[in-house]
Amino acid sequence: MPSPKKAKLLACARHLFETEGFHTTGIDRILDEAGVAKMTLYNNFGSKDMLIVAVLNDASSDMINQLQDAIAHINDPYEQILGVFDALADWHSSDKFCGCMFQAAVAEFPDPNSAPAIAAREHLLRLHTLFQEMCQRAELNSPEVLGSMLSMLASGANCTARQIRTRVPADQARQIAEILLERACARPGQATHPIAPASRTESVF
Amino acid sequence: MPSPKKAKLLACARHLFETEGFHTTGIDRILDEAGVAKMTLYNNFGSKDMLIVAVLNDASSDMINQLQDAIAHINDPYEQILGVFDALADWHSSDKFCGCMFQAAVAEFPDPNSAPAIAAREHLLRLHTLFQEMCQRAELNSPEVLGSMLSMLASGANCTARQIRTRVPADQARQIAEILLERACARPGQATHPIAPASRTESVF
DNA sequence: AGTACAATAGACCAACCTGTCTGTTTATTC
DNA sequence: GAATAAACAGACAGGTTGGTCTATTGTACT
Repeated sequence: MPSPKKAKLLACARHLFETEGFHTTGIDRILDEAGVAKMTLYNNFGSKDMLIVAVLNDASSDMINQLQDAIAHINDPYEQILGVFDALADWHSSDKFCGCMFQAAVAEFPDPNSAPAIAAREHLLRLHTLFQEMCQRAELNSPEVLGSMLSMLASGANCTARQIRTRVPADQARQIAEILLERACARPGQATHPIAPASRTESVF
Repeated sequence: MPSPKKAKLLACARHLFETEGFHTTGIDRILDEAGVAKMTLYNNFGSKDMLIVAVLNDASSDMINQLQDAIAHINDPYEQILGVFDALADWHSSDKFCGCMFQAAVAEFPDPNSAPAIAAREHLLRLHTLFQEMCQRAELNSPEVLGSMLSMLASGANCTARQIRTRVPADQARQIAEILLERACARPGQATHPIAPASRTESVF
């Protein structure tokens, strides 16, 4: 039974932090936007930093859920990986997108021991393992390395998309991912992926 | 004839902004560190924002110069591109590295019209065109697209390296770049790059 | 009706911020 | 030695910050 005030506070804080940054949005801005008294904030969250942590955790589970929903209908684990980049492209081109909040958090909180920095790192780690697990399910070679590469690709796409808010970065990341996946299952001694090259779009090169 | 005080101010500000962020470091911190009076800051730079812009521009030309120095001794334009990722790896593993300041700037200044945000974007654009020019010199296919992909890779490596400060992200980015380059010059009708596959390290896949 | 709890508004605090102003010292140049 | 300019220390202003405290209001349960 989450208090409705608490939920509204969380939603407003999240929106403001996303669009205007963590340090530049003051407590009072959030309070005004949410139509909530200052004490309910401090009773529910304790401090601004803990509110930020709550927002990050909330956004993290949201994002992971959305990603998993987006690929839930895909059976082929190989295609699931590419589906993640499609979901990223959708996100980047939606008008509510204004950059990855977790990248912003690690930039705004350089002290790696600060609570917001820790929360943001945890999310990025979650994404990282998500990619690695998908690579394992797809029975690809070197799933750890491949997972790292894919999550790095996603970071790069997020980073670039903050500037040019189109599908382009994520689409290009998808193309690169496709090439990597192709390589990771075309090893001598291992059969090519059942429905592999045929259904794939051709690289620009 | 740059005033020595101005130079020291710039250097100290840059160091503090890099390690502690733009919003969290106050004017007085910089003044103390540089051993300089407040008025010399405002006489030389006008405002904190303009100081930030000066720092970003200073760091940008430094970084571009270092990159070009790092690849100056390389004749093969194909290898030059890979050399950029080697330089990135060196940077990321040096103990002074604490994340890409330009990525931090675009995160800390969400308003795209703010002077610091503009300065940071200009740097990222400079890197982007640098990659594209190298692709053109290497006479690779689709140099624009390839250049975008490479700069996105570099962004991803920068982003990931902020968390784990090792060569690993840049090395992985280099491996991916190698694969892309290989594809971009192995087109029917065009000869494979003269010293291509032999001298390259083998992919993990 | 009465009690307990949640949320309210708003005053208040100390610390910090960027930026300005003043008067003094230092160094350079004529 | 006089004059010009740069740099100095430090007080000061005006505003904002995160956070605390109090006293009041509304609401639900028994």
